[in-house]
Amino acid sequence: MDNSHISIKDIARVAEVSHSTVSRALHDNPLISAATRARVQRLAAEMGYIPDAIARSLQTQRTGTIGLAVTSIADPFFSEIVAGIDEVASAQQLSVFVTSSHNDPEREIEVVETFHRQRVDGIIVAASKLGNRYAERLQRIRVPVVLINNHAAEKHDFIYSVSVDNQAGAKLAVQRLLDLGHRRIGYVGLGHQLLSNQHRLEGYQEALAAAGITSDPAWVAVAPPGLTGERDDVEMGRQYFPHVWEAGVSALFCYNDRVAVGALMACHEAGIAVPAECSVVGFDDINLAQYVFPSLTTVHQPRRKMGRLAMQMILELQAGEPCENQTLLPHLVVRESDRARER
Amino acid sequence: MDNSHISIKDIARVAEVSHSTVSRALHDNPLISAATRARVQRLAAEMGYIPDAIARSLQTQRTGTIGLAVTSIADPFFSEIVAGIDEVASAQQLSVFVTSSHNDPEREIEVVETFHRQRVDGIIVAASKLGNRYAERLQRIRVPVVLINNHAAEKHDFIYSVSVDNQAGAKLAVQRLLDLGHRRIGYVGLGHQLLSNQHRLEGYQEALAAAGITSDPAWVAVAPPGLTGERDDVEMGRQYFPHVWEAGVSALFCYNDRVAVGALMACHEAGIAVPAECSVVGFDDINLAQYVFPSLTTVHQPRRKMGRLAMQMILELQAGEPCENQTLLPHLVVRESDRARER
DNA sequence: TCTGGTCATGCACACGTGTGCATACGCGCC
DNA sequence: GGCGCGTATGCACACGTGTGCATGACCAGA
Repeated sequence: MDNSHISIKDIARVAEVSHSTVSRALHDNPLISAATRARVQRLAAEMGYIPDAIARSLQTQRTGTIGLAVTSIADPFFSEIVAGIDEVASAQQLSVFVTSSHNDPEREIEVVETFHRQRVDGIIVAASKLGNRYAERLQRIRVPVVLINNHAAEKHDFIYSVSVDNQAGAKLAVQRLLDLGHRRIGYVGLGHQLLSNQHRLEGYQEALAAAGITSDPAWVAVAPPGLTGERDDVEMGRQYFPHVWEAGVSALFCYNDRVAVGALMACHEAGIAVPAECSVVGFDDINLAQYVFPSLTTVHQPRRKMGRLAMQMILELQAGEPCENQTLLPHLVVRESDRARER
Repeated sequence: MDNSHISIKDIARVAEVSHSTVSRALHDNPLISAATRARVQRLAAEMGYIPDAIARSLQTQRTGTIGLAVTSIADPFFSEIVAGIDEVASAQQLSVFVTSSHNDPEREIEVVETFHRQRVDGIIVAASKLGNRYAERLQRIRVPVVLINNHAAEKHDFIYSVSVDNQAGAKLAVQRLLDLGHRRIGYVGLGHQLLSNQHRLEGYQEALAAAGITSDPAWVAVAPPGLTGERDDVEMGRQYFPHVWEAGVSALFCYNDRVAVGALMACHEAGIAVPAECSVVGFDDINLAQYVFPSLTTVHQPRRKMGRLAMQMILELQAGEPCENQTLLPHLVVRESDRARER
């Protein structure tokens, strides 16, 4: 039938009116008489008219698109966040460009530039090491920017953020172990520069201090920086667990669930029973946590909610409404990997 | 400095040339003298010019965007595919719209219409129940379409696909168990209408038949249709494992890894040792498979590769090159959940 | 019949970029 | 000096949609 996309001009020709009339009729503009409005709308439906978002964007200077940059698409941690964002974006008829930056600063700059070229109406960046290196570039786009679990030290007044309170989460985990009667509680962390690492360690230390326990440095193992990725995290937990175990801990708090899973594997290999001989608590509550054996007690991050919230903040900012940074409180999910200290 | 985006007109004003000259200079058009070309390019860089992809798209009728629909973004199975697509798309300077359809036909139509509105240059659909209901709509967009692991029965000549050979994969799994000496081998499947379910069951049956084993219907449990999702799959495996176990099997092949994990949980609860008393083999090789206990022997689907391949097919189709449907052969990953039959 | 007013529609331009065609300039040659 | 030619540039239009303003039609009231 139609060998290409049909435009309002095509409709105008058939309806024997001008394209302006068609445009107005399709927008229910009251200037147009009810009769022609109905006729045009019927014709548009019959001809299978689908508006050209490109042309509309050029005119209205709004694209109805959002740019979403994430360190790794394949990481299940982020995909929950993406799902949350997609959820509210779809409900608002917004399209989302998703791409991953691989934690590579150069790539991150490319991504931002691509978003700029595409004239997105908003940008969400999840867990990048975003520094002030290209804050200026972001500012140039003059578009709402929301960071999720931003780990950069510097804050800029035109950039908003949604994050989880890592310190409070760590305290929750350690407090749980204290409540179970544990006194010698270890921590296995990662060595990267992310603030989350630092905050969780601080939460661990403060919770111990608040309980009147002087923490032994030998209880804490932090892997050297450099490595990153799913496999690496698990491997780190596996490798560094023995260090703290030899220091005589009866319970362990890990930077994240993957490190905890690594610790569980190390326990299994060494014949240490979990939770009978050693309790293990993780952080994040990734899906994996409920399927490993024993299933992992962990601090739940409301990832989907964070995604939704970030997207909602973009909408508010677009509407010119005032907006505040959000810090969410995580909660504890108790499963099978922790138990009261015996005797 | 600049309170808005700067255009080639702005550059033209400063350089005291026409916007056409700027446009040509930036494209290294030989019509422009070397002197002005250099001057314009320097100016563009200084002023921080970033071309407007929207305006360019309107003119060139190419957007440089791809629409990607996936049943569930949060599902780690798909996120690997998305990562593969993103990998080659980014390398080609293409932007990808990602959205999820939740296996809802109505939502799928919305998604396709949105892609049409955005005038994407290609569409990739991962694992939808895509029927001929909107094949016509797809055709109207007149854009390359590639389906990944398409489970719909009908094929259309203008729609291409990348998929894994489910039957061959199932045979691989069952053959492995046969090689280990097992004779009574069960299957736990799902009840949805997807072809993959049917094909894996057929592969299972054919492998048994080829080994001269008359399969007992009691060895096969297929959950009723209706449910879907990550949790449900695991729950199905957990619930239906006892059925086949009571039929006296010594080994089990599962529709996918999640079902297999459910079976592992059921074994653990019932005190059945894996793999000593019962071998379990899954399908997909999701990340979870390597972290459960015991780690799962399974059929690996090259998900990232499938994503890359699909995107490359889009590129070839855009270039007008001929293109063939791809069927990939999966391979077996042996871990700890299977063992030779005792005695 | 003329005037003033309301209502429906079209004209023309805008958004930012790309491009066919005309044009202006410079230069060499007869 | 005029002609022809090649080179560099600008004009004008196109892409599809939205919108301010002018215009035309129609009608009521004086």
